[in-house]
This record gives sequence, C-alpha cells and structure tokens, in this order.
Amino acid sequence: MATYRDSSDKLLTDYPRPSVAVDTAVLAVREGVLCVALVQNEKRRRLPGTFVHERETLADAVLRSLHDKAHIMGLRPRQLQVFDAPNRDTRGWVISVAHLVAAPQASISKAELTPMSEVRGLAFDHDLILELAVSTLRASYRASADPERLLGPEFTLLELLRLHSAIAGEPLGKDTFRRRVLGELVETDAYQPGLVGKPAKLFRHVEL
Amino acid sequence: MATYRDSSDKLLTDYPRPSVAVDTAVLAVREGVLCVALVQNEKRRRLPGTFVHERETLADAVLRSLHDKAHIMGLRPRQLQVFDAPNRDTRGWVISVAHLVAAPQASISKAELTPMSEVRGLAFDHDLILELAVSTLRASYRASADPERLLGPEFTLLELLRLHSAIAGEPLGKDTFRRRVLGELVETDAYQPGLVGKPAKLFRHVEL
DNA sequence: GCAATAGTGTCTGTAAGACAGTATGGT
DNA sequence: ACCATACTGTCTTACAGACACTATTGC
Repeated sequence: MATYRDSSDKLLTDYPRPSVAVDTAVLAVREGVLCVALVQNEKRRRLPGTFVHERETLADAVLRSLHDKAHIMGLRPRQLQVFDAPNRDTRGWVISVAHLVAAPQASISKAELTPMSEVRGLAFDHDLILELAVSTLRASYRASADPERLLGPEFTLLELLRLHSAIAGEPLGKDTFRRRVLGELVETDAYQPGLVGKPAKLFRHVEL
Repeated sequence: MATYRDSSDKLLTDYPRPSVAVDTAVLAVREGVLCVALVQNEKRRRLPGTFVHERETLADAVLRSLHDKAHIMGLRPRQLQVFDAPNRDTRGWVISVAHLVAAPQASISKAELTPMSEVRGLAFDHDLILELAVSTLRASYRASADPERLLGPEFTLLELLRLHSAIAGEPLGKDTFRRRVLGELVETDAYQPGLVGKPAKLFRHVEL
C-alpha cells in the first residue's frame, strides 16, 4: 500500500490524516415519546460513538460502538452527514460521520433512553447531530408509512398512528392518516381482539 | 493535542487513520443538456478531487480542488455522502466525501464539460457518486424553483423552464410549470425585449 | 342499553396537469 | 395581416384535512 502514489506523486501516507469518528443518534419511541440513547462521558452526556478501525466500514463502526457502549444490536444505521468544523473536538483534528439508527422498542433497554424534551447541552456538536437526526427521521415518516420498520410484522392502524404522532411530536388525525397510509400497506385476514370496542384489522408491510 | 486522551485512554494518534478525500460532481447545463466536469487521470476519467489538508474544512478542500484542477471558482459545494467501501481505492485505505456543485454557465469553460449521456466507466466509484449527484440535483429542482441559483439575478420564466427541462432530462409543460414556480418568485417591472413575439416579464429570486 | 374503538361518507380547499383560448409584440 | 411568443380561463383529477356519521365489539 505505501508504495502506491497518487497523481501529484506523493505517498498516501505523506498526507496528514484526520481521526475519523462515527457518532450515532439512536432514536426510539417509548410510551408515545420520542427518545434518544445517550452515554455519559467524564463531564457531559453525548451520543454513542467511536473511532473507525482500520479498513472498517462506517456502518460497521456504528454497529460496533452501539454494541460496546449501549448494548444495542441488529439494526440498520443510516448515514447522515460529516461534521468537520476544525475545532469541534478539543483533543485534535477529528471529523465525525453522523448516523441515525431507529430502534424498535424491543431492542433497547429502558434506562438508557432520554426523552427528546430533556436533552440539552450534549458534548461536542452532538446537539446539532441530534437535531439533524430528528428532522431526518420526521421527513422520512412524512414520506412513507414505516420506512425504518419500527413496527412489525403485524400491526393495527392505531399502533402505526401512535408511532407517527410520537415521531412528529404532535397528534395526527386518524381518518386522514388512515387514507394516507392504506395504499402502502397490505391487509391481512387477522384481527386484533379488542380489549374493548371493535376489533382492529391487522396490516403488514409490503414485500416479504 | 497529542497529550489528550479519549475515554478508552488511547492517544488519538494511536488509531490508524484513513486518508480522507473529497470528490466532486460539478454539474452544469450547456445548450439545454446536463453536463459534468471531468478530469483525466493516467488511464481513466474521473471527478475532480483531492485529499483534505490538515485542519481544512471539507468544503474548502472541494473549492481548492476545483480551483487547482478545473479552474472553477466561487461556488457553493453541497455535501452528499461518504463512500467508504474498504477497497474502493487500490492505493490504500481511502474514504471519499462526495460533493455536488451546481455551476452557472458563466463560471465554467466549455471544453471541460461532458454531457451526461456520454459518461460511462469513470475511475473508482465515481459512476456511483455521479448518479447520486444527479438524482440529488433533480430532487432539489423538483422541490423548488432555483435552489442552486443557476439563474440570475433576473430571468424569464422560459429560461427557468429550459433549465428545469435540462435538469429533469425531459420536456416540461409550460403552463403547469408557470403556476408551480410563480409563488416562489418575485415579479419585476422590467420586460425582456422579445426577439420575436410578446416580451416576457423578468423575475427574480426571493430575499435579497 | 352504554362505552369505546374501528371504519366510512362527504364536503372543503388546494394543487397538478392538460387544453384551448386571449394578449402583445415584431415584420 | 400574420406569426411567434407570453400569458390566462377553465376543466379534470387527486389528495389532504376535517367533521360527522355508522359499525362492531365487551360489559
């Protein structure tokens, strides 16, 4: 590797290189509220992250950091954006690739989740990253029914509505919502036996 | 800097670090056709790019590489995504932050522009980057009138329509288009003297 | 019967898309 | 007068948002 040269005839290793980190906003809905998984540093709270290891994929680094620091497994990270302000990290030249992971309720333990309304003053530029992650998640749920597969495999429309309301941060009308998402879902023959009231039809996502 | 330690008590410099590059798809409309600015390597054509210099911002690296390799100046790069496949560059471990720059016709010389239809087989993963750049540009012009300020400061609706048609890669209906964008523009009192036919009103972008 | 939840009929407004018309300039 | 271009009236379709109504269950 070190013998190869680029077009301006410098060794790749001659270039100063930044430390490359991944930082991940793990978002989940708990009791109708949008929450984020935080970890505690020496002084301040921050998003879980790590430096990338040699020849490791960014997505793999995200999964490794979530496993090691937050005991979260089996999710699909989504790359957001590189944060590269030269002095964002006081320890040195560190650029961070921000990621978003949406977590179904089952995959995450309760204690680590902090409601969005209680989050302020995270370390580094993690407030910015979190803001971007939330608006990205909101936009993707405005665009389709359950892009992150937070529900499943079978669910009622009310469950889906509650998920959307939690993510949007405001209550949504049930009839409008119903007609908006019906086209993206497939009906099943099954019903959820209502604890009270008319039983609700169960739906699933398209394509198995 | 080297005296600071992270939470797992390793020096920042102890981590292996990737070379970090920026590669940029410079898109411009020339004679009604969407084009991209390419540079020639030893063997294959590629997007202009460079390695980031120490403590340099990614956007600054993009501007520097465009200035040095393609003599393009004064534009606003937009970050797309990190490409991090471990073997995307045969010279070593290189991750690339892909960027998009939309260039008004004046800012770029004719010779370097290649129509999109004639582009195939770029070096590295630059075909992928270019594909992402084009779909991103198309999406942003579907969403609003002239987000990249390719026209200006004054222009007719026909000029804007031709720009949109070139970016979309297909002709668009003029009456529908007119009503779609009118709300985002401000009328002026001026008219463009028609070479033939009724003179067209000149418009400008919102917010000065 | 009542309470509670599921689902529908229908009216509003808005916006896209298409067609054909009118308006205004140059020659 | 004629042509080419700029602009508008209007119809159709579709869909979001809201309200009220009907439907089906457990008790």
